Amino acid sequence: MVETGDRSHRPTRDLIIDEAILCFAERGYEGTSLNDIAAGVGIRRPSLLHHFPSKESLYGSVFEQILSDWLERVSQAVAMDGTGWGKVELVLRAGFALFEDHPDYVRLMRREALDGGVHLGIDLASVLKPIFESASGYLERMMDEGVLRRHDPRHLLITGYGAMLSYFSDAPFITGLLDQEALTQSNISEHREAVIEFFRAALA
Amino acid sequence: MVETGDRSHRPTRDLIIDEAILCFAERGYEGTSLNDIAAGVGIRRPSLLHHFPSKESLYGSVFEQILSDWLERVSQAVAMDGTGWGKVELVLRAGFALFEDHPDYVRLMRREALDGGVHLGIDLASVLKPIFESASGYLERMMDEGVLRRHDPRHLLITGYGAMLSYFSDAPFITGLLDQEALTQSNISEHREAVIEFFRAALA
DNA sequence: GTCTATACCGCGATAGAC
DNA sequence: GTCTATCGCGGTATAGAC
Repeated sequence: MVETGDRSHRPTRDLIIDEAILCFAERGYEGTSLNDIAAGVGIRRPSLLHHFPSKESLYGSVFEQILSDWLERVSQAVAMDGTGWGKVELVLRAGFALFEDHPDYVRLMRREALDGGVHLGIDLASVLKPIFESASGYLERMMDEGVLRRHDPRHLLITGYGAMLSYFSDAPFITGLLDQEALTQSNISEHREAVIEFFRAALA
Repeated sequence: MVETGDRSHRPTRDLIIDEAILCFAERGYEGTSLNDIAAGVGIRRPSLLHHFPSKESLYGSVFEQILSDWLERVSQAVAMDGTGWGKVELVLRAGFALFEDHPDYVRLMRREALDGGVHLGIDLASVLKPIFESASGYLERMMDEGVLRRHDPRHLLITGYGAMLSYFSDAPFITGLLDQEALTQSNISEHREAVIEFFRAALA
């Protein structure tokens, strides 16, 4: 059996996944050793391999966890009320909120996009494609109705995805450019409003 | 001595750097072994270490090479004629041309931004900061003059940087999203025009 | 300048005791 | 579920022959 529900210590398997997310996001797949992860949890490497048969399987479980969190938030955001620019703004804000809560997710996704899914059994693009297509279709309808200014919806989505993710994924670099910590609440907020204002100017 | 200038085979040192750029861009610092690079050049690992004392020093030389190429192109682009939106468009097009010529540079830079410069002696942000500040100052003047629409110039630059780099750095992922090879000349061109049109709508 | 040979270390993974 | 011990592999780096 699992927990009796008494105290705050979660199952070891979950602790391993949490620590793995941190390590993989910080140093990448190749840069992370199972020793690093095990040490973060406070166990030895063989004990970790009792819960996950291999490094690859742990990496896969990490992405299962992240994608399920991610898709839940996305479907919430898509289900919100609104039309035209108002809805686009809601989705942008929901995206920023998700990234602000989990900057490590963003770095992991970016690393995976860079690597092209070499370490992962699944193909990230094929998982996210339905969302991409449905968002593209929505934008297209809004543009047809004249509610949003005309752009190529697919390239618009890719542009927006790049603009939003980069601030979080490249946070160490951007901290250096701005001369102040990128991931403070106030700086994230400042960037969020700037991006939204920029998109509003182009779309509304 | 070096070459007598007879044939097309460049110095071994340069061949090593070229191959290292390919490998580091494709698989990252940790994911690349000196064996991989040496094999690509057609020599053995110890022979490679005759030219560069360590993996880190080779990595550093790779970035020296890239940054000097990069800065040369940037200064050319900045020196071009034009004012207001016309100049911004020229710089955007110069950026796309550079990235199209060297998609590997983009992936390397992105990896380095993600890692936060752990493997590099120099700080990437501090090298690029003067450019960032001067571009920011230029945009601000244009906005003051009413030639460009008002936005926060620094966040605008970060947004643009993210939007432009991501298409190239995440090419494997975007290929999956679009269901067609991202880095063909025609697809790059399509994305370039979409991004420029989007920025024009927001700025001009 | 390139090679072979080798030293040394950390990695992922397995076996078996507790 | 966690541990110690061990294996085999591949990594960076060095020494010395050609």
